[in-house]
Order: sequence, then C-alpha cells, then structure tokens
Amino acid sequence: MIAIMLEWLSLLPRKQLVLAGGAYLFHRGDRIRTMFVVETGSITLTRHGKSGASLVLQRAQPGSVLAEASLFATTYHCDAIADMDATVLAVPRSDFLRQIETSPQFARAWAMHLSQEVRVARSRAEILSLRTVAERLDAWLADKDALPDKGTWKTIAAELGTSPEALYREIARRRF
Amino acid sequence: MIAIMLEWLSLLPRKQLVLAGGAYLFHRGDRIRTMFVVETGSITLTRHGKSGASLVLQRAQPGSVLAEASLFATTYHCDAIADMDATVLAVPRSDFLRQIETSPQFARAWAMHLSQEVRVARSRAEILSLRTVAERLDAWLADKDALPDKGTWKTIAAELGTSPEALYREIARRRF
DNA sequence: CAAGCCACATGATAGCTATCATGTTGGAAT
DNA sequence: ATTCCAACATGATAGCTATCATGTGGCTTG
Repeated sequence: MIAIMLEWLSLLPRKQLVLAGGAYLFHRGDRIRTMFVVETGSITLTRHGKSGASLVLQRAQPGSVLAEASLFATTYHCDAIADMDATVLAVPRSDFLRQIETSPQFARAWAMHLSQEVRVARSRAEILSLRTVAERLDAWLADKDALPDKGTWKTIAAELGTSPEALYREIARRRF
Repeated sequence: MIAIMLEWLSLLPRKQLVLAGGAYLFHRGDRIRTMFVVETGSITLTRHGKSGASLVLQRAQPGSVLAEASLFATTYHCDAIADMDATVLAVPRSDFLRQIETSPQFARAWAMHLSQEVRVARSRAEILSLRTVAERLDAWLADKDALPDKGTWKTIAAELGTSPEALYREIARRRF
C-alpha cells in the first residue's frame, strides 16, 4: 500500500537530467517550472541566511520528490545541489498539476505521499529531540520492533543523529 | 498565503469535542471515521512498541490537523491523548474525502497544508541533527533572519531541542 | 503597593557523546 | 586463496550540555 511516486510519474511526460557531483539543479529565486524526482545519487536542498548560516531543508535520496512545496510557489526559496553524481526525472509542473486535477487516483497518491513524508519527518524530529543514544534507539525501535540489520548500522546512526561508535556501544550494551 | 485548515473546515459539518487533560481521543486499533483538528489545548500522538518503549509521532497545537495519514488508513496506528484540557473539531472522514474530490480549492488547500508540514518537520529534524546549540541557533536563524523575541525564548529552546539555560547562554554570547 | 510568579540570567558540576586511535572481521573481487 | 576495503568494535580524552542552585527584573493580581 506504499505509493511510489516514481511509478506514478511514468504516466507523465518527463525528461532525465544528469548532474555531476557538486552541480546545482536550481538556485534560490529561479522560476519554478518543473517538479523533480531523484532517480540515482542524492540532492540536498539548502537555505542560506543573510548571516552566512545555512539550513538543510531536505536530503533527497532515490525515489524522493524534491521540494514538494514548490508545486504551489512561483520561485524557489532554496538551492538544490547534487552531493554526488546524480540523475533526476523532470516533469513539467503544469502537467503535474493537471494530472492532480484530472486524475483522482493521482491526487490520492500525491496526498498519501505527502502524509507519509509528514509522518516520517515528524517521527525523526521527535527522535532527535531525545537526549541520549539509548532513548533515541528505544524510540526508533518502538517504530520498528527489531534491532537494525547488520551492515546498515552506520546509516541508522546518521538517522538517529549520533556517531556510529556511540550506536555500536549502545547496541553492544543490549546484548546481555 | 498561509492556508489555515481551520478556516476550510468551517465549510464542513463538524462537531466540537471537549477533552479533559489526560483523556484519550482515540486508541491504536480504533476504526477511523473522523478527522480531527485541535482548537485549544494540545494533543499528543504516541506509538508504543512491544518492548514498552514509545515514540511521539506528533504534538498537535491549536490549528493542527491530527494524524493526516489517517485519511487513508482504516485503523489508527497510534494513541491520541490530551496533554491538558483541550477541544477538538471532529469532521466525518467521508465528508472530508468528498470535499477533496469535489472541491479543487479544498484539495489544493489540503496539498498546500501537507507540503508546508513536510517542510517544517524536515527543517526541524535537520536542525536537531546538529550537535551544538550554536549550530542549531545558526540554522534556525537562517530560516528566520532575526533573533527570537524576548518572552518566547523558552519555546524556541524546546524547538531547538535544548534547555532554556543553554539557549540563554548562547544568545548572551552573541551580544558582542 | 505589596506579593507572587515567571522568564531571563549565570555559576558549578556531573554525565554523555564526538572524536581520534587502533584493532578485528567478513565479504567481494581478482 | 590472497588482497582489500568497509563496517563493526572498543579504549581514551576533551568538550558540550543538562541539571541544580540561586538571583534578578518585569508584569500581573489582589
């Protein structure tokens, strides 16, 4: 029942863009004409403040839709840069909007996608608001009900906002 | 341009529910028939794992829609409890769905609401993944471009996942 | 106007984690 | 089978923050 936007996009006219690592997909202020979905690699959306400080808004992995809110804006409010070599699918925004308006199934899939992203992002934020690695792992497990698979722990550590070492230690502590 | 779902709901049949602090609005496993919006007070959604560990999925303040993903599920996957005395508006899910299907404006408002929530939650998660209070405040400022108003610092501290004292110190440090 | 409360403020200390260093191991590739 | 690499593992240390304590000032309330 997990809707994959990539599949739905196969119904729409689209182009593939190839980006070298470090290349910009768009800049803040650019006019929005297109919706993007990451196919391979990864794209990071960053907002830069006046003071030079910056804030990551999204780390888009394969399958992720970029800047969902851009569907309803006229210009981008952030920069998009390829962290590594990447490919993205580009769908004209007008086609995307028309599809939402004319296909109830597509509109439903879009709403489900957004709801899911909200749920995931909120969970992550709540986990990260916990203070110790032990608490964060507990909370993560409340959502998964099983210890993470070996080979992926480093990734989980990043998801938990901690260092791999700290996670190794916490897991080791639980083997008794 | 900020869509307030509460306003849109005035178009739909709805009831007001009054909850005492500590009361459950729904339990995991309950059949979903209704969409809720918090009017006053606050409602927390919590998922409990087998091991006894728990994860907060959402802290809904006035104006927040509860468990947006429940629009497409048959039963709840979490518990909803009133942190304090609260009132919520209840809209039959069938009416909500029909409104989305029949009113393009409503569907658009719903999609905008979801996009906004995604953006906010992702930003918060990225801020919380930073290690020091200084970095978190910088990131927060990149989004706001101004120091927080006095009288709200405690709230900001919670948003930054830190203690009020730590935030006071960091702000004090910047007054030079 | 006095009392009370709450946010702001700052010092001291303990505790947890990031980081660096240094192995160990298991699987992939040749 | 040997090499190579990345994940897993664990020790030591420095640094940052949570927490407790204690104080100050402004605003509300009676």
